[in-house]
Amino acid sequence: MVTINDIADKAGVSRTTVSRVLNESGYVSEDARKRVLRIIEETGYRPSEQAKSLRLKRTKVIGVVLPKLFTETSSRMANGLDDVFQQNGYQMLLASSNLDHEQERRQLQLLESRRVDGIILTATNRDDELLHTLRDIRVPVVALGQDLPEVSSVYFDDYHAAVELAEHMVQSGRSRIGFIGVDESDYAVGVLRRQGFLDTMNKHGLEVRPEWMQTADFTIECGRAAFEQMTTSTTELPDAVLAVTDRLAVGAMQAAKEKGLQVPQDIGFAGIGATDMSQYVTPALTTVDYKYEEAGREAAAMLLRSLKQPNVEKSRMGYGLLKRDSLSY
Amino acid sequence: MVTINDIADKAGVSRTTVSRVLNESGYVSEDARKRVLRIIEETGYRPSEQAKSLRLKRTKVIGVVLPKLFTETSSRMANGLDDVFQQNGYQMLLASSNLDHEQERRQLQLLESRRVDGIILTATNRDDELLHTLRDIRVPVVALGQDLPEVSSVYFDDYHAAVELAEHMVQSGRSRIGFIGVDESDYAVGVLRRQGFLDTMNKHGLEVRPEWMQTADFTIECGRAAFEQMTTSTTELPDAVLAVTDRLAVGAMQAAKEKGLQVPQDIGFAGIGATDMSQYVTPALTTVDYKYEEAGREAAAMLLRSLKQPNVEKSRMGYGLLKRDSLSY
DNA sequence: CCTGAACATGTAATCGATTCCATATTGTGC
DNA sequence: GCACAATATGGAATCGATTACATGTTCAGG
Repeated sequence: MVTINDIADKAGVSRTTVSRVLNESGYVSEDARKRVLRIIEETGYRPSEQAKSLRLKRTKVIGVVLPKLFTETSSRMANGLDDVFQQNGYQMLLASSNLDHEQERRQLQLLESRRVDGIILTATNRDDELLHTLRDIRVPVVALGQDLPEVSSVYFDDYHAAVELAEHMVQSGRSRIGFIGVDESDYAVGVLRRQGFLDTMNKHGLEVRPEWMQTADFTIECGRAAFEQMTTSTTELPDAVLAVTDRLAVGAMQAAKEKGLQVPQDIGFAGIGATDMSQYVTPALTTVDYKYEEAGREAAAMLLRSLKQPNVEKSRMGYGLLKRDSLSY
Repeated sequence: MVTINDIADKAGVSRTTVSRVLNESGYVSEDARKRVLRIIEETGYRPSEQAKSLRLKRTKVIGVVLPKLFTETSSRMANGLDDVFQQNGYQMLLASSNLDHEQERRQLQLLESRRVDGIILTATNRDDELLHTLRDIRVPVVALGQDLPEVSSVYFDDYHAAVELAEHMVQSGRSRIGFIGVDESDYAVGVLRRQGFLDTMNKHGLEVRPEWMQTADFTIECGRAAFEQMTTSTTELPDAVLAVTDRLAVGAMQAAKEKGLQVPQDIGFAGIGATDMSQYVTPALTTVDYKYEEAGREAAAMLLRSLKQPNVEKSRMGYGLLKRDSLSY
């Protein structure tokens, strides 16, 4: 690989001069500049960001921790991140935690040892261990999708989104509402959304049968399975199901249709996330639009700010309820 | 940030000894090792991969160029890549070209200056300029999704996939078949798939009306628009549409349904890619399963091989036809 | 008691850039 | 013709690691 020294030798100058040409700093004679540029062109020399980073103590790289590399949710947030980072000359180094808490921490440490300038953390939990690791890390971090204490965070209004969605279901005349949630180690999705749902049911004095409360993973298949569970043991079927993600809702709805149920007449469905798919299943899925790209952009901007000036910011993103045919008719 | 020198000082040894402890190489007394480890623990010291890379001339980072950061296709391939890279201690540095050919080349050069150990290129074109840039780059490259001359490539059998799909449509009794393709600068998707379609139509002596050949971008919305185009100017409607991606097919099918057409009775649809969505639209979309994750894993493995031993390999992935309700009944 | 192997540790060069400082040359004003 | 500023260039330290080589100590065997 060609180095600055090779260029210096071939151009008959010192590497100091080559550096000056590269950075357009200090005095360089027109003659020397021309020679240097010509050699650079000829050799296809590219300065090592490696070496530069070591010297300048900044890498222009941002570490991005994602739970399961690419779900549609992660992807959309990543797109938002990239918009802003690219514009500011930063590149993204990926680290996927594969939903493993232990690995999540190891990935953070790995990013630290790579001396990334900052980290975007799409956390799936808020264990003490994670928070502890975060405190030890001497790199600015912005959490995305979860509100982590004492860490800059861009997050969603999960509680109120669930409330509003449940409220809408009740207003549409549903009363026997089932729920498909996820494990509560994921605070945003597992706890807050469930709480919003339960509080709303409570408020309206609606019964929530234990067999109507299901817990699943994030896959479509699990949504289907959860619905089966919900409907085997009992004679009375729910007349609506709120799932905490669109994928779960789609799986459940599919299962219902295969059972011969009419959607939305016999049973209604709603999800959260406004995935692409939600719009094109039949009937179109009622859901909550979370503006993931925007959240990504906001998180990126927030991180860039805290690179200049360390601080802790919080930003809660808005959302929009998308009323579609899976619920009302 | 704590450095190896700080550790050496505090432990009362030279940095050579610290390095020996870290890498478990050479002789270190039990006493010294204990002291060093204790200090490392206390300070939370993390060796700089930065500095290590400079010295060892390897970064353990792979550059990944994606067209539009995250479409489902890219995501699935990226997941496959990550599987293998993570297992081998490599991290992925992202670069998105935003479908801009000029930027695609700049991103490659940027990755080179970061001294990534290798590059996975998800190209969208095979311009001479791109090939030329590729030749100049002194980093092993594996192309993913396109077969680039003189470059190791993992690609799909786009031509035969299109042929088999078109063949299946004809066998299902369709004869007035429309086509929604993309720009031909994308050789795999734009040229090969179209060619497969046209050759098959030709073989069966079926007419292909100009207004039934549409070109679109990669969005669902464009699929819808293309279908509108296809059906406005003419009195006779096609009885089936082959779209080069599932998203285009979904958009077109949606437009047809809104027009009051019965799918698949009045008109059939087929796409390519086996996206999640294809299975859950109604009727389920006939498509070709491209095994993107596997392609990603294969590309990653291929790159790792060529890191050890420079070479040019080619690997064409298989595919599977998924016959679903959008076409036959 | 001497010798050589095994053990223990440190010095200094190196990777590829930037940058402070010193030095040399040229030009300008008086 | 001289002083001083502006211009041009290079030497060497630095960033944080690894590693070849040198040096010193300990211990066993003859």
